[in-house]
Amino acid sequence: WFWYPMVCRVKCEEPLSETKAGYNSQQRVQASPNRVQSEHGSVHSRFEATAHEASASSQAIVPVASPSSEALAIVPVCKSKRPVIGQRRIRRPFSLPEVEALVEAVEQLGTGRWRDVKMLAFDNTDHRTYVDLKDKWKTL
DNA sequence: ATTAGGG
DNA sequence: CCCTAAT
Repeated sequence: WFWYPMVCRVKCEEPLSETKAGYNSQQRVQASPNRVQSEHGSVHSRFEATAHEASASSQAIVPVASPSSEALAIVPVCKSKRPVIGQRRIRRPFSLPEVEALVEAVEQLGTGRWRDVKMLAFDNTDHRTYVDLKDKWKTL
C-alpha cells in the first residue's frame, strides 16, 4: 500500500444561473430566514469565504493499492452544494444620511482613500466596506 | 490589507 | 454587490 497523494481541484460552485443571474431580479429569494442578518459577521464571513475560495483546492491523501492510473479518479470533496457562509450579502440601498456622510467624507479626503472614508464616516457601520463606499461613489 | 476597475 | 490584478 502506498499513500498516494491526490489533489482535487473541484470547485464547489453553483450554476451561474443561480449565483450571478440576478440579485437584481425582484424574485430573488432572500437568504434563509434562520440566518439572522446581524449587522456584524456578514461582512467578515464573506471575506473568509472569499479567502477560502481563493485557495479552493482541497488536498487529500488517499490510500491506494497500487500507483495504477485508474486509481487517480478525481472525487469531489465538497459535500454541501451551497455553503451558507459564502452567501452573497443582501442588498442594502444607501439611505440619504449615508450618502450625505459619504459625500462629506469625500469632500475632505477626496477620492482614492476609501479606507479613510470608511474610517471617518462609516467606522461603526459593519455592512459597508470601503469597497462598498467606493462603488457607491462610482454610482453617484 | 488597500486600491482601482471591470464583472 | 462581487471578483481580483496590482500594490
